[in-house]
Amino acid sequence: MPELPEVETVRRGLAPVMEGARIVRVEARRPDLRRPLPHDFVKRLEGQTVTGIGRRAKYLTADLASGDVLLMHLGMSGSFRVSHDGKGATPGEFHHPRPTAPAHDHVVFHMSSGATVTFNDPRRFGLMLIVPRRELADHPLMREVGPEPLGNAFDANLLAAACALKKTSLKAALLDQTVVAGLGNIYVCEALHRARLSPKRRASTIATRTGAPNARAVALVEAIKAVLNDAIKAGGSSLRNHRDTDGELGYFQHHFRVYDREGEPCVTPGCRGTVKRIVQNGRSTFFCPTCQR
DNA sequence: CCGCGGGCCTGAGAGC
DNA sequence: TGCTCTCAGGCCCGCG
Repeated sequence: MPELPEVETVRRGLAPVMEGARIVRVEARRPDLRRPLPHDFVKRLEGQTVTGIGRRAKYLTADLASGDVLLMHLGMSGSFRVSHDGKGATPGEFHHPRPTAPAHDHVVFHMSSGATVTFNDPRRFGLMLIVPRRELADHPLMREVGPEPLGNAFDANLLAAACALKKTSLKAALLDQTVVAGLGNIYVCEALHRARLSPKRRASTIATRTGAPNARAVALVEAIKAVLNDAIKAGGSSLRNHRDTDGELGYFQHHFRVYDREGEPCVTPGCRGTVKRIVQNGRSTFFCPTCQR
């Protein structure tokens, strides 16, 4: 489910309750996620202080005092729930866990702060693993990941260079995590619409023969950054709601301009077009054929 | 290198 | 109401 903005929102929700706190106890209720939890998962986490919560692409990272990093991915349906004393983490429950936990609560972290952080993932496409900090960048899951779209290094030069060699559609190129990290089906559709570029266009057409960026590349980078920042802002506002109460982290409502709006009028000012749905690489693409060229 | 199909899983929604 | 079918925001593999 989650793309970069959702994962970043989750990071911001977890940081206040996990950073600086110690993991007192871990429940690995359902170890068979996308890949099985490591055999020493609980042992390597219990007693560890979390020194920081980070994000790389769609991955969350929890830095541990031991030098390990807990690497987490939400897959399609993963979310975190944070609860404080009194809900889900009462002293009584600490010693006698509810026999009937909510469905799909696969991993539970009991923090020294009194907070309980629960990972819920119905489809179990999510994943958790533990990697020594110094091996993280070279880990197979991280090694090929491209630039962070909100980082300063990500600009039209970089995107054009990455797309210049590609023979795919622009849509497929943006979904390719080695080209740019963290975009998924929704935000690719949204960014292309903002940039008024057709998802069917060849990726290499945002670069000149020499691989230098053209005006399309500039517009696209601008659109990507804008749509992600807007979405993070919307997620951030939804975060405020669960400061004091229980919070669901992993999904927030956001208004999309084209995604899932098939047949509805295009919202581009002055455009009289209608949003269309097509299938590219087996996935839905929503775009306006009138203003996206 | 590329697109495609299939697979991993469960749940929501549409249609009958 | 309940059944069946399709589809879903991610990612990986093997095939041609």
